[in-house]
Amino acid sequence: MTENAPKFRREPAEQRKEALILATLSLIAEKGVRGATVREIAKRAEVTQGLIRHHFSSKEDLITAAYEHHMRHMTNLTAARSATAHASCRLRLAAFVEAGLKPPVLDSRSVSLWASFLNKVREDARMQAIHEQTYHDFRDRLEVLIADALKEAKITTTAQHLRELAIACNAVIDGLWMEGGALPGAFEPGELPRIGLRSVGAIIGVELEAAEGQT
Amino acid sequence: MTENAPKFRREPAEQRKEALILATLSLIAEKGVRGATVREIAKRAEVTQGLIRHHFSSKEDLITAAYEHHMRHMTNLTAARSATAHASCRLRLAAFVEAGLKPPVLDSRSVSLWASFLNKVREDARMQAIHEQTYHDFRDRLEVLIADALKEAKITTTAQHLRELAIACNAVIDGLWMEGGALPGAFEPGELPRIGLRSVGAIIGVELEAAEGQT
DNA sequence: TCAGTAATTATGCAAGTGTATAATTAAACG
DNA sequence: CGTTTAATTATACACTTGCATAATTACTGA
Repeated sequence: MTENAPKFRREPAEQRKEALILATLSLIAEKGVRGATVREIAKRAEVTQGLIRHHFSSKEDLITAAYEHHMRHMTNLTAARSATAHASCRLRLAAFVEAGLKPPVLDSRSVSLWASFLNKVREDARMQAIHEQTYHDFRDRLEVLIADALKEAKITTTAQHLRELAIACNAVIDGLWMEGGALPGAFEPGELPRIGLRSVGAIIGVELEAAEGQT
Repeated sequence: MTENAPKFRREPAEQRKEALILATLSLIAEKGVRGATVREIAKRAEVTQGLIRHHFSSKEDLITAAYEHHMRHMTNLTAARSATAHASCRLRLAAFVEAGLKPPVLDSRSVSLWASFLNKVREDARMQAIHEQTYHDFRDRLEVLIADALKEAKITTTAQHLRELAIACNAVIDGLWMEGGALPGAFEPGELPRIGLRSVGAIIGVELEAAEGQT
């Protein structure tokens, strides 16, 4: 008879874990947290639901892991662009701001994903820790870029003032990112990066221009 | 025997509806959308769950009504402060910015409430309409205040530029509001309003100071 | 005072939820 | 090739969910 057609494939734990995390993220982005049930996640990852419990001690665990994965991904995506060599510190900062306000970082799905997670932040302590950490990580990178740009422009400042500038610029980026993601179509293409650059520039007192060579 | 102790009280429809909406909002703020089940809502409103279906055609209907109620409330709360007579347009704008970054508008519960709703915005068309409307309503009020402040400072501008200023300032306020609500304790008291005023001032090119006479 | 009516309760159900547990089975190893 | 082990499936259970339906009950107006 027809015999050894293997009924499933065994994957290394880390690989399967990531597959489950990715399935979770895409599902939350599509249907919200409510739509991300263990059964749906399993179906999307093409496994049976029991496997989730085998790799994660609970669904909450999977959600937490997915959150961490997503936030890390977003920060990396934004920072990567500014890490590529630029002529000046000013351009590096500009690239950072721009990257955060264009796809793939600025994306309707990412925003609703982020909003979905935010609810759980107040309930779960681990979620709160991740949130706090990723927020500060992002803001600290921004602060370094701002400090460099100011030094380059020969503007002196205090630590306290620098902190406030970082908070403000972070808020601009976050706010524009959110609105752009929550209301796609309400802004013309290229409008948000342009506004972001002008605003951040105005706040820190250094005129910023688009970092050329990016699509 | 002990007789006519009425087993429940009949309330006018509008009043009971609002009571149910308020119960829903407080519940979502506390436990997230997930925790806002019909049974819990009914318990908090001190009625039985069947009543919800009697006043709202579905739970989705109740959620939508609660969203509209909340957003309207937030916008009014922010705008109210700037509507009270101020010496100058600059002060009116300052009061608007400040009000959005202090309690009761800036509040951990409000932020998570807002985040909870945001997920539903992509699924439900009515939710999306409400979101769009409240966003533009808020931004339009801001734009008027900015326009007045600029005129007062004898700064001329174009409609396009004015639009972009409003978007930027809105983003600053939203961003700071979000971060302050999501990370209570990460900012010193009074820090966010101060940063908000400086940033909005820097963006539009008009120095703003705290509108005195507010607690 | 006494029906009439709409608000409210009481009860139940079908579907979906996360999770536990035992039975399979693919792969690694000697 | 046979054994072992962990990945994976299969099945079931207890619980919650939103919703429907029928039975009560407080209020109103003639």
